[in-house]
Amino acid sequence: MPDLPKAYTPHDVEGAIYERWLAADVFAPDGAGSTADPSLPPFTIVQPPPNITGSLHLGHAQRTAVEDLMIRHARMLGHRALFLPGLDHASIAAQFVLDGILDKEGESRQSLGRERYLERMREFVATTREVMLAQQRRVGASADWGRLRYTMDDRSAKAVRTAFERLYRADLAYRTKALVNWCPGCRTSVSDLEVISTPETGTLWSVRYHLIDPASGQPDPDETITVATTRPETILGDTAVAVHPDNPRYTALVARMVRIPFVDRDVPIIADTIVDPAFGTGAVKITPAHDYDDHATGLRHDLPAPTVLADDATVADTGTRYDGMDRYVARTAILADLEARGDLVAATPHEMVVGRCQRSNDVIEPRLKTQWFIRTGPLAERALDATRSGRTRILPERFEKTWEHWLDDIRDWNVSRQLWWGHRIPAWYCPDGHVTVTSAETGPDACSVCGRPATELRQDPDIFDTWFSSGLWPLSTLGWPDDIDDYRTYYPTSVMETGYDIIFFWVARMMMLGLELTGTEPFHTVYLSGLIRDPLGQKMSKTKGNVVDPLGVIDESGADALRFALIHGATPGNDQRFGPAKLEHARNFANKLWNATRYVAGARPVTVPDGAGRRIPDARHLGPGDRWLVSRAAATTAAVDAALAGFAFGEVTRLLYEAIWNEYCDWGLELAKVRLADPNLDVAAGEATWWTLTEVLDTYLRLLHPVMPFVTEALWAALPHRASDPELLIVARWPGAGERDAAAERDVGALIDLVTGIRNARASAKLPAADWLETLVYVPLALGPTFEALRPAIERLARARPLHRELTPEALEAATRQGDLAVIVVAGDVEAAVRPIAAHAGVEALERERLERDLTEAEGWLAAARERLANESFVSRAPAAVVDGARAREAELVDQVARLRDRLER
RNA sequence: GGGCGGUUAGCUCAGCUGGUCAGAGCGCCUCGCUUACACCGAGGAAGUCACAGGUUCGAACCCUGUACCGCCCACCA
Repeated sequence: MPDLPKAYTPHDVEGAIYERWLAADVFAPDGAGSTADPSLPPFTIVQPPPNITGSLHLGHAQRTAVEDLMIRHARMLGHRALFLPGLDHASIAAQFVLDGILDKEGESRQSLGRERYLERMREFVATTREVMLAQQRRVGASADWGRLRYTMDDRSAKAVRTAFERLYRADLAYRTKALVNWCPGCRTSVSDLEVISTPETGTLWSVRYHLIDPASGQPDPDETITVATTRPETILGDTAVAVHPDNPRYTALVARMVRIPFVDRDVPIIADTIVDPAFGTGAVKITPAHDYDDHATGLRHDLPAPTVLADDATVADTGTRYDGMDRYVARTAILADLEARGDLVAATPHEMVVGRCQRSNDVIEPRLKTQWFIRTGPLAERALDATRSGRTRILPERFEKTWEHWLDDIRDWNVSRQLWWGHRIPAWYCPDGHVTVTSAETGPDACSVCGRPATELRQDPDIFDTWFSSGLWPLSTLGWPDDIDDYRTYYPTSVMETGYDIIFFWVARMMMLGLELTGTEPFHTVYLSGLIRDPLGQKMSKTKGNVVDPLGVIDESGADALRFALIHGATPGNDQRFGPAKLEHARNFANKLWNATRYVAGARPVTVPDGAGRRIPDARHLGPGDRWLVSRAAATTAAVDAALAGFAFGEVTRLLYEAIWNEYCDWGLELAKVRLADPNLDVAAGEATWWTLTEVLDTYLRLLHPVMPFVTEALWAALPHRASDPELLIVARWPGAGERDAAAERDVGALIDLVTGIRNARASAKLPAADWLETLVYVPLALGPTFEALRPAIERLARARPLHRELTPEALEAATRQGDLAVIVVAGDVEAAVRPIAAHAGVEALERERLERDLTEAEGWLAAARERLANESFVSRAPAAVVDGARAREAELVDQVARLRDRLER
C-alpha cells in the first residue's frame, strides 16, 4: 500500500493520476483498460464542442464536470461509456478573433485574400486547439481522446456535404431571393437567432408625400398624404404607400399615385389590412427590399423591390446625391432636405425595438439576397413529436414549453454566410443559372441540368452557418454518413448536456437534422445546465472583469474541489453563483476525506499484513458501531442512486458530504477509535472493525469518484482491494446497495443522541470542557447490550466517567438525589444525570433554566400534537400511518414532559 | 405584447410526488482535553418560508391575485 502524504496537495495528486488513467487506457469504452460489460447497453455523451479559439471558462468547467460525472458513473456501472470530445471551428466567432489579431498587425481579411486568410486561420487554430484540450484534461474529463473530433475535419466535411445534398433532394434546402438579416459590420447575413432585439428610443418622423394630379401627371403641392417612418433613408426604396381598406380617411385615395421624393418615383396608394389605422397617421410607406412587413406587402401587391443599401450599409444605386453616403449620414441629409422642402411634418420620440447583431452589435439591415435556406417546417414537426411522445426528454421539464413555442412558429433557416472560415456550400452554378448540388468531395463533373462541364461551373462562394455543422455533431462524430461500428453502436446517444442558452441554436437543430437524416432522435435526454454567475449574481464577462479562470482555481484548490463546488450547486436549468466560499467548502471536504483515509490506512491492526487482500468483515465480530456504519452506507448508496437517476447531481454531493463528514467521520471513526483502543478487545473483533471502516470508506470513495475523481483515485490506492477489483478506481464497479440494519440504526442513533445530550448539558451548564463528569444513566433494557458495547465510547465522547447505569428511571432518580447530581439530560428513551463539580457555583440555576427551556419546548410540541389528534377530521381522514405516527409522537412527548416536570419539581 | 423562473436564517442556497420540513454551508457567539484532519473538534443564537386570499383534516409545497428581481421570445411603420 502506498503511504499517503500527511498533507493533501491536490496539485501533486492530480497530474500523476491523469497520466495513470491515460497509460491504462481506461477512457475509451473499448480501451485496453476498460472493464465494460458488453452485454449492457452503451452510454454515450457527446460533448458540446467548445469554440476552438476560446479559452476555458467556468461554464465549460461545469459542463465538463457534469458530463464527466455521468460518464464515470455509467462506466462504473459497467456500460460501454463513450465520452466523445470535440472542438468547434466557430466560423464567425473565430473570424472575429482572428480579424482582431490581424488588425493589430496592420493586416485585414481583405489585404490577405481568401486563401491566405484561411491559411492563417488554420495556423492560428492549430495552437489554440492544444490549449483547449489541455484545459479539459486539467478538469479531469475522462473523454476518449482517440475519438476526438473537430467540426472542420474531413469527416465533418463529408457529413456536411452529405446532409446538405440529402436536404436538397428532399426539397428541404432551397435557394431563393429573400430578405435576410444583413450585418454591415460582419458583412454577412445572420440567422434570426443571431439578431438581438434591443429596445431603444428612436424618432418617428412624419413625412408628407405629394399626390399626383391625374390631370397634369405632376405632384400636387397641396394634396398630400403623410406617412410615418423611423428610417427615413428607406424612402429611397419606397414603392407604395399603404392604408387600411376600411379607413374612411383614405378610401378615396386608394389607387391614386404619390411621388416619392428625391428618386421621383410615382407609386400607388394601396389598401392592405396590415396597416393599423390607429398608429401614426394611418398611412405607411412600403419599402419591400428593406423591411419584413413591407416585403410581404410587396409580394401581395406585386410591387417592385429596389435595393438601396450596399453591403457596407451605404446608400447605393438610387441615382441620388445620397449614393455613397453611410445610412445614417444619408438619414440626416434626407431629413434636412425634407425639412427644406417643407415636407417634414413632425418628429416625435418613439420607443422601438432595434435588431442588433449578436456578434458585432451593429444594427441589422434586412436586405434582399439570393441565399440558401433550410425549410424548417417539416423538420420542426418531427422535433416536436420527439418531445411530445417522450422519446426525448428535456430537463428541466419547463423548458419543453419554450421548446414548443419556438418550434411552433419557426421560420426558415438562412444558412448562407458570406464568410470564409467554414464549410463551403457544395452548390455549383452554370452560366445558365442551373444549380448542381453534390456531396462528392471533388465537386460535380458537370451541370446536373444541362451537362456543361465542371470547368464552366462556379461554386457558391458562401459558407454554411457554423451551427449547420454543429447541428450534425451527434451524427458526424460517430461516423455518419458511413455505416461504421461507432455509429451503429453509439447512436443515438444517451444524454445531451449543454447550457440552456443554446437550446435553439444547437439542441433544436441537432434534433431536426438528426431526425431527418437518420430517422432517429439523436439523444434520449437533454440535460440543460444553468449559467455560472459571480458571487453578486452578475453574468461573468471579460468586460466586467469578473471572469474566474478555472485553471487558476485548479492550481490553487484542485480540480476535485472545483468540480465538487460546481456540481454542489447545480440544479438543471438554474443559474448558480460561484465564489471563493463555495470553493473553500469543497476543498475542506477533500481535505477531510484525505485525512479520514489517512487515519484508516494508518489504523490497520498489526495482525493484518500490509498488502493483504480485502476481507469482508466477519459479521459475528461486528460491534454496534460497525453495524450502524454499514447500514448508513447502505442508506447513502440507495439515496445516491436515486439522486443520480433523477439527474439531481447537487443532491448527490449533499448526500455524500453529509454521510462522509457527519456520519463516517464524526461518529463512525470516533466510535471505532475507542473500540480499537480497547486493550481487552479480541483480535477478531478489532480486525472486523477495521475491515468495516475500510469497506465503508471504499464504498464512499466509489460513490464520490464521479464527482471528485482524482482524490478518490489516490485514496483508493491506499486501501486494500478485493480480488475482483481492477487496478484503478475509475474502472472499478459501482457499489450495490447493501441491506439496512434498522435495529443498529435505531439503537446507535439513540446513544449518539445521549452523547450529544450530555455535551449539550455540559455546555449550557458552563461546565469546563476538559472535566470528566460523573454520570448516571438510565437505559431501557432493550438498549442494554448496545449500550454496554459502546460504553467506553460513550464515556470518552461525552467525557462522562465514571458512567453508572441504572435499570429504571426510578433508580436513576433515587441515585441522583442521593448522589447530589444535578444536570439532567433527557434524550428520547434515555435519561442521564451529571454531577457538576462543586467548585462551579451557579450550576444549579443554569441547569434549572435549561430544564425549563426544554420543558416549555416539549410542552409546545405536545400541545400541537394533541391539537392535531383532537381534530376529528384529522383522525378520520388522514392516512392511518400518519395518524399512528402522530399518536406515537404524542406518547413520546407525554413521557418527556412528565420526566422534565418531575426533575424540576425537586 | 406573450412566456418562464426566483422571492426560505446576516450571505449563498437545499427542501423530490402537501403529513417532525422549518434545513445545510459560510458568517457570527462560547468553548477546546483528545496525534486522521485547526482546511479541525464540541456547543449555541438566528427565519410570520415576499404579500393577500382560497383549497385541504393538514400548505414553504396546490390554486387565484399582487409586489419586487431576473431571463427568454416578439416584423407594428
